[in-house]
Amino acid sequence: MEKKLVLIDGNSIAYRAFFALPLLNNDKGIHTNAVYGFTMMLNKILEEEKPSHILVAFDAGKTTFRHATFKEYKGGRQKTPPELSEQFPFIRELLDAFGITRYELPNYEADDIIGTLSLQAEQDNFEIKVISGDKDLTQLASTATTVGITKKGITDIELYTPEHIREKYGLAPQQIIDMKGLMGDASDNIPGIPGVGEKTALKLLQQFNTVEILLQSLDEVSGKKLKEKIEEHQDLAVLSKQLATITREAPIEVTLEETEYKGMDLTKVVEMYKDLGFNSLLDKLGDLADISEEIVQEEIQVEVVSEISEAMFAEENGFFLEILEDNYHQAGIIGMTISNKHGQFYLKAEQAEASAIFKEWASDETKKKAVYDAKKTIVALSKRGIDLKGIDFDIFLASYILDPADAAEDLAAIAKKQNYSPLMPDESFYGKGAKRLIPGEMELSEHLARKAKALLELKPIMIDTLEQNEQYGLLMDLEIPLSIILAKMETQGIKVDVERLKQSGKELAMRLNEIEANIFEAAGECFNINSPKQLGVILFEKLQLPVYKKTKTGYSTSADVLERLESQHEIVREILHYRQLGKLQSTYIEGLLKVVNADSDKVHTRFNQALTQTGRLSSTDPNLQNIPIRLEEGRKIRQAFIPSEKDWIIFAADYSQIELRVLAHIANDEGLVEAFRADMDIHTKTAMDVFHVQKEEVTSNMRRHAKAVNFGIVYGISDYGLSQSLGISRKEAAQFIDNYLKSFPGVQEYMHESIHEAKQKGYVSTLLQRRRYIPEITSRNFNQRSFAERTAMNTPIQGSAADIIKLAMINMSERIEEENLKTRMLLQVHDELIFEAPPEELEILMKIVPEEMERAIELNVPLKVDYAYGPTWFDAK
DNA sequence: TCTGCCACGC
DNA sequence: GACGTACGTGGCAGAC
Repeated sequence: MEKKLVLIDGNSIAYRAFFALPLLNNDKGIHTNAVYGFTMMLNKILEEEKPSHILVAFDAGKTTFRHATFKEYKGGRQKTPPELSEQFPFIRELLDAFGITRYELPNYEADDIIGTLSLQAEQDNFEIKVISGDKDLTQLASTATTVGITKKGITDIELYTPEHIREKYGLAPQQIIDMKGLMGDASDNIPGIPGVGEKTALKLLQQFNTVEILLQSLDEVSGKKLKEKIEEHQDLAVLSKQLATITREAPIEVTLEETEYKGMDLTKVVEMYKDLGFNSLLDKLGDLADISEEIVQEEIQVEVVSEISEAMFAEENGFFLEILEDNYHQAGIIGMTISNKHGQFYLKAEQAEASAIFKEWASDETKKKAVYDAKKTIVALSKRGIDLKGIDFDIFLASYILDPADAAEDLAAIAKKQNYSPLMPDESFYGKGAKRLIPGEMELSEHLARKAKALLELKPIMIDTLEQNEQYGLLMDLEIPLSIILAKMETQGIKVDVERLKQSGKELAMRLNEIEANIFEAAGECFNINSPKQLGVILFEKLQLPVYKKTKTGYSTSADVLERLESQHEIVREILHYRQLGKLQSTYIEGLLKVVNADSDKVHTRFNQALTQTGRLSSTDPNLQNIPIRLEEGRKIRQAFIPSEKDWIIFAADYSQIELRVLAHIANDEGLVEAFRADMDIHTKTAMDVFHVQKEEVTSNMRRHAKAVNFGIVYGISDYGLSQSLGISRKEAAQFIDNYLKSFPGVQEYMHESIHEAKQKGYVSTLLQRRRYIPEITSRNFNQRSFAERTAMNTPIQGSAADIIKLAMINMSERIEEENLKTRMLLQVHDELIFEAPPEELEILMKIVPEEMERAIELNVPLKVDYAYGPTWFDAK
């Protein structure tokens, strides 16, 4: 077997990790960011390098042999922050658990240990990889030794081979030392020759190769000043070179044999991860080694029901329904369990379906059920003719409301978070992916019984927290009622004109063929246009178009780049067109056809009610919230969405500027409030204020800019984002935002308050008490903090708007019942509601839909709703 | 099976 | 001074 030694500069990596990551805490208040980063890096190295031998070297103590020659060595360095020092013991412990040899040697630095071992290993025919954050180490590069230096972050590593060093600096690895000798190194307080920087040092070394040769050939140095400087500071150059030189003969006591890597002690690593709160790493470990933590579950009694009887039911029940497939619309029910004061009961869907007693209980509003995912439960049962009522709690939604960041995958994770007795995660119980297996009835009934029991028992615990947070109403009066409405919408589905889609598909295919032919001709060869990699080669290598932007894997071929290239080559236009049509074809024609129910010609999306961080819904299988509208070509897709009954119409109503109205209200900004009260065009108004002009003087370009700024405010984009969308410089964009905030001082103040609130409470809230926690608000990492600040400003706006339309949906649904309408609500697309209705109800809809939407909540500005209708979704514009 | 790129909506 | 910058879903390519 190939021998491969990895040598890691422990101090350097720990420092890097510490400064690259925000100051994470575990639940015991210990800082863990450096340990976390270190662990990430270790995992990556072990995975990618698969070393046979590995060692982590640390610096020992403050003074080294270098201080003997130069006592100011590394002087002036900032003291290690205590938040970092306290993490070193954990790093050491972690290395022990990983089974990785670590070593430190008094009087020597980690560099010297690495230099010495790498030399020994080279002589022993090892392949060697050195990992550090310190470029000094690159002097060790050789044919056998590659030096990896961390770039931004910690897991991103730049590899220095002798070739790479030559390319980058024009030097051989050993000359790195000479360079340091000449230019010094401020971070280590190595002096170098005063006045000699990187440029001069490189130039000198090109000519003289080493410091020694340079000093012997001083006469040949061009430039009188430079020559004098070098002459004067000869000794400094020699000293500096000496200081920068890594010794390869440190008196180390560790042998190569001792660095052999024999694998980690899993139990210890799991234990450490748990202590440190590294849950994501724990999960990874679980997948990897299939040793998900030992779960000691409580004993549970469960009756596998042979005959359904009244004795199984009570007033208060936990009711769990298991479906394993993602798409619950036509998936099978694995089993159901009920938990109450009489015990736990397991039954099959077929039993429930055939039982009048069960149906009676299910539809009895007074028999309370605590469930996990009400919508899914209702949909699944309604397919089988069972009408579920009396849902008085939903653990899934409750968990989302308590913290939307818990993308609650399963009940076990929620139970854990609530300190409830442990449950087996579904992934461990059933297995995942291709290995998924439903166990026998004995095991299955117990697993499901535990879940039902957990529902019953978690309910009071979570209600408690919800009440403390003043969020109980949000769950009971908003999310749970909405869940029932969404269940209806999903089950109802939307009719699709399949023939029309297929016809469009055929036409598109022909046009795509033509465009493809044009592209191949212009390119002079065939290639896969859908491959950014291949496309990049054609555009930027073969056709030599200028490269404006790169991605980390190659050339960027995104639309904004292509648009800039459009005038330079005819092929670009064709490619853009190809992309546009290709998207329609693959996503909206083929994609949609794939999910149409063949019996009914309907699509049944699923709204995810517990996913987004702002409180919005999302939609999948198919996603009906991103059907094209902006470009006419794509908008035609909407012609395929039709009413499910003959002669009915599609009725669509949308809020006008709901987010900006919400902002006007929350910020209580005088100008903004007045503008909405006067029903002004808000973008024009913004342009007037930002550019200090009269209404008549607002040009279309001013309005466009104002609109983009408003857009930015609503979505919390950065000055960079704004500059991209307007095609202006970042500075100008920042200036725009600044002008905007000066024009709307109320908004300015609101922005400050939001950030302040996030810092103080750790979260921000919407009008209806929805929360979003933003721990990064205190990050020392500029990006993370800026992002957190924008989140703090934007979430109450977007989230409150989401609250409002959810309220409107509930009100509208009630109103439809009250008015005894046949009208059906079909979709919600963030700020609009889409219905299908019989023509005779059109008149009343034009009255009540805007009415219910506009009065969903009372703000200090009016809400405004526009509506439209027609025979297809396309026509409802 | 996973990741990156790209593109659609709000 | 560089960092990499609303939120979602889905399709395709390419590496494993």
